[in-house]
Amino acid sequence: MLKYQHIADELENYIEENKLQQGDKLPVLQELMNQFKVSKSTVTKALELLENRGVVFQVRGSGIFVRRHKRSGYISLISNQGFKKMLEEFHITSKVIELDVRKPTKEAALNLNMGLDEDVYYVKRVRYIQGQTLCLEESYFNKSLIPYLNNEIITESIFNYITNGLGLNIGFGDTFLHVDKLTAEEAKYLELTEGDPKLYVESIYHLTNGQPFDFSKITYNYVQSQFFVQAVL
Amino acid sequence: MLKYQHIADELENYIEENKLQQGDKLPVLQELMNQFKVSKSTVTKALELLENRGVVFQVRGSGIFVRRHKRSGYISLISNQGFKKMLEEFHITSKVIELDVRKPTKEAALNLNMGLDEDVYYVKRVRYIQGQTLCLEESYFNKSLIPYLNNEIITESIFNYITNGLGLNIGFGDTFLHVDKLTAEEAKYLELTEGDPKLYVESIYHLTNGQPFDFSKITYNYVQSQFFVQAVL
DNA sequence: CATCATAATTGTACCGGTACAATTAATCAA
DNA sequence: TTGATTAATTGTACCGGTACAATTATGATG
Repeated sequence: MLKYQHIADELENYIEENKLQQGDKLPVLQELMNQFKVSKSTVTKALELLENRGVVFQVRGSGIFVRRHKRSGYISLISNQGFKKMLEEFHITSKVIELDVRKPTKEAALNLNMGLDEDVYYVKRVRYIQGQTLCLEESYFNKSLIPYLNNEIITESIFNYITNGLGLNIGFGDTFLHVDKLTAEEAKYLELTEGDPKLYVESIYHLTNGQPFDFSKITYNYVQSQFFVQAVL
Repeated sequence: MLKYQHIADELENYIEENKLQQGDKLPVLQELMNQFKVSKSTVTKALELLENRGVVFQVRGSGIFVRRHKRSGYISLISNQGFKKMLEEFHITSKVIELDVRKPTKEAALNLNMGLDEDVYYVKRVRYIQGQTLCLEESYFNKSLIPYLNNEIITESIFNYITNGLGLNIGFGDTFLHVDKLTAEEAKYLELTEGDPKLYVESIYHLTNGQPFDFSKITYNYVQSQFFVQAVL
């Protein structure tokens, strides 16, 4: 684990464990340098990361302060870390409806940058939060990059498997979303009524070398889902 | 203007003007250093910024590549820069419905971290995109920070006025969103039907010193609005 | 001509430093 | 006590450097 990532995680835990509130001050840069025995630039990099995650903000001449608005129950649209924490914090379970190897749709092939004759793993599942349906999720994984998947891996954490099991490096993701009305089929899965609102999210995740490996389409139950993002100004 | 910001903007323009496609390679770090006559860390910082904006991705040992999926018409949820570009690129106009000084609601006071007896500027307006209604927007500005507003400033760019006119430094924003059904009143403004889907977005913008100055609630017309965000992994 | 080892390229982590801007604390005058 | 001035604190921009990991190019080998 990289030093600056480790420091960022430590600080985030520190904030959480000590239940620091918005505006509370963290130790100054110099002190953090001493504490972690690293150079200034390493601490700075850790703090930049926390700024992008929306955890702290820094004020020149004043200090480092806690941000975290802590509207609990909100799902972070920008960090997969956040999603993983959600899974733990709340009772999010999932049921796999379909799992097989197949040829990609034109749309999937385009987004995964692969040929129509190549193979993908197709996964369709429903996620539940505290007994209620949270979302309906369809994913396409490039099989030449993710050669094997099974029910257990999916139920645990696919991203964790890709990183630790396969030794691949996940780099970045593009997420597109819009609002629409539920189709009859979607409504059935989400236990809602046709025409009800939905949040539809498409995500394309890439390895650090830029190769897309996962194209996912998620339809959220509007009753159960609240999101947040950080504005970069 | 800071060097690294300038370099980031230059590179973004370069990509746009030369119509570089996804995967196209940019000059290597060393070359950018020579070209802009700055140190490595400055170029690196500029590239980090572009990575967070979702414009490029970097591959160790290989180079710097263009990302930009360019699904045109999508509004960036994370960068106000992006919103400003939208205003220019498309024909986004707005009509001010209300503009006055008043006391904040409890909700606004809480989010703006101010007393119920202090003053806010309240702005209610509808935005149009290519003739269609895009959204209904209610904003509260802390009057002790933004002492004066008028119709012209609002129609132009408030953020630009705050930065250049008032000399304040905008730092960061928190954005919360969920999906719901339109109320009768909202439907009237958006020229839709009660019960139709809406994307509801709350944003709180802060100065660099952490003080919130703007609390805005936006209700989007689901037909006209598509969004994207970058996942930070 | 394919394969494998090796070298060159290229970005990232991390160090340590100077200058400076914004804030806060200390000092002093009225 | 107040208000202005000065000094100390604290984070940010920018420089230049070393080491290294991942990729790509090279060249030797069969």
